[in-house]
Amino acid sequence: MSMEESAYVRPTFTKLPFDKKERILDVAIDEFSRCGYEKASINRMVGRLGIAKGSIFQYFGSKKNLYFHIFEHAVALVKRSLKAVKSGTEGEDFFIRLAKSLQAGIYFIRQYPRIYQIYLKMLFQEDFPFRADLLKTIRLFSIDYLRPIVEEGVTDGQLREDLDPELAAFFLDAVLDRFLQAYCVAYMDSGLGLYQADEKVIEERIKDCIEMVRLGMAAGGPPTGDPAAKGIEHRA
Amino acid sequence: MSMEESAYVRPTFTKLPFDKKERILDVAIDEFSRCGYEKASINRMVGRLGIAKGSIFQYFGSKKNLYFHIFEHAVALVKRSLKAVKSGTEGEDFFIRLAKSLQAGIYFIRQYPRIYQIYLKMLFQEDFPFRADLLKTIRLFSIDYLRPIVEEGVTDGQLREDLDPELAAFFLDAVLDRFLQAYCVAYMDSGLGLYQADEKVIEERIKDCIEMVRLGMAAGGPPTGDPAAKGIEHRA
DNA sequence: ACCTATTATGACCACCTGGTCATTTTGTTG
DNA sequence: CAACAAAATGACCAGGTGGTCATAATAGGT
Repeated sequence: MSMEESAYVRPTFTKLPFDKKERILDVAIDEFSRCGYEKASINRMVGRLGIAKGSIFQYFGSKKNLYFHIFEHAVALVKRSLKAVKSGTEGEDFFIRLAKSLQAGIYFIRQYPRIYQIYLKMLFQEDFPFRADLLKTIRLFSIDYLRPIVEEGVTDGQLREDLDPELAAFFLDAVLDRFLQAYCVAYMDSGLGLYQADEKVIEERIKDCIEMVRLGMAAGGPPTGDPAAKGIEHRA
Repeated sequence: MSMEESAYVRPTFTKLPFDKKERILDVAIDEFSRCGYEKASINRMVGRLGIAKGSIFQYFGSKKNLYFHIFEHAVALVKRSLKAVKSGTEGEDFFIRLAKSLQAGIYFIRQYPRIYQIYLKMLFQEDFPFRADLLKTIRLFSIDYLRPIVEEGVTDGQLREDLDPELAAFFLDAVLDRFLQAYCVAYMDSGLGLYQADEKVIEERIKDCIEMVRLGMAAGGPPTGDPAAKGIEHRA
């Protein structure tokens, strides 16, 4: 998982001792995750690092390149995580796959909180010109990941066969995304207690949420599942 | 709907001719909606307005006050819109209310696109210190609006009675919010064609989305609704 | 016409930004 | 140690920011 061959780093950086590289990237990621692209300050970075400003430009050439390099790194991490979940749940029930995907999202954020922050910052800061390309990259993940799973679910008969995969993927993306946001943005937690909640709470809420996706909100006995011995009079 | 008695404007501004006030607020809203708070430039505003920079500070005292004033204005608009929809759909079926609420959101964005942009910008720019308060204000709308509607839906028997109102409100907020974002952020449109779609498409998609909320995704005949003469074998 | 109170002005301030580059320091050979 | 190459440095640059304030223009009253 080396980042050496990136197009955005100069050889000078590559040849640096591992610890120093780690430290520099760590500080840079921290800065970008706190401030987004535009407000991130190279001066602040070198201040914290205790190195000269010129060095950063020797390593990366520009602020943009530094950002791109980190983005590249983040993309690799996300890709790996998604691939693991997808192959790790192959053949399982659709809704279980869904729950595990969401859980994997939580794990990822716990492991790389600042990477996720960078993503959030980028979402709605339409300042910098190359934002469009980066977001397109990210959004493809969601589609490429969810749609095939939905289609398998339809094929295997777990989902209603008249389901529009596009719509379903959009719908799921909305719910999952918001769940993750609620977990770490605080203002998105509409009183549900998801914000930085511990394992147990998250697990419970994931179950509830998926159940709502499964059965919907309408009254009337669920078509399948728990023993529900009431309210069958809706079909004469 | 006058904004005169705001705590963030100085009398000098209040006494200005109406047209000039309008123009100033218009340019300021435009700037904030494009750039967010931090990157918005007073210099650029006065440049476009053709007035001296000092005037802005004479009118509002500071950039923060100008922003607050506009925020206050936006809040009033949203409040009015929500109140109208809520009272205008009183007593109607839950899912129809939901559809109309979403439609109202689309209308609002069409009417005040820049106000919505300001909201989006604020969501994930945790730069400025007073952001927390503003977001709390906004998020209360969603809860205060959706939860009572859900509770009425349960009371009236349109929603399953074991529904957790908190969770349901969260769930709905997620879907509705994302729908609106997809309508005007482009990257949020996961291939659904919602981005800046016209009346017809939006209407259709709203219907589809609400239907998914209503019945869920699981296979098995819908508990109520269309004549579905197949797949009843799930209950022995 | 004159005085006064209000409003408009833009040069100016301190501070910050990403980026440059001549110079110095360090590392590596012979 | 000398000689050369590679890397680190930080003063410096042009351009931007929010904010200030002495001064100029204007309006209203008598």
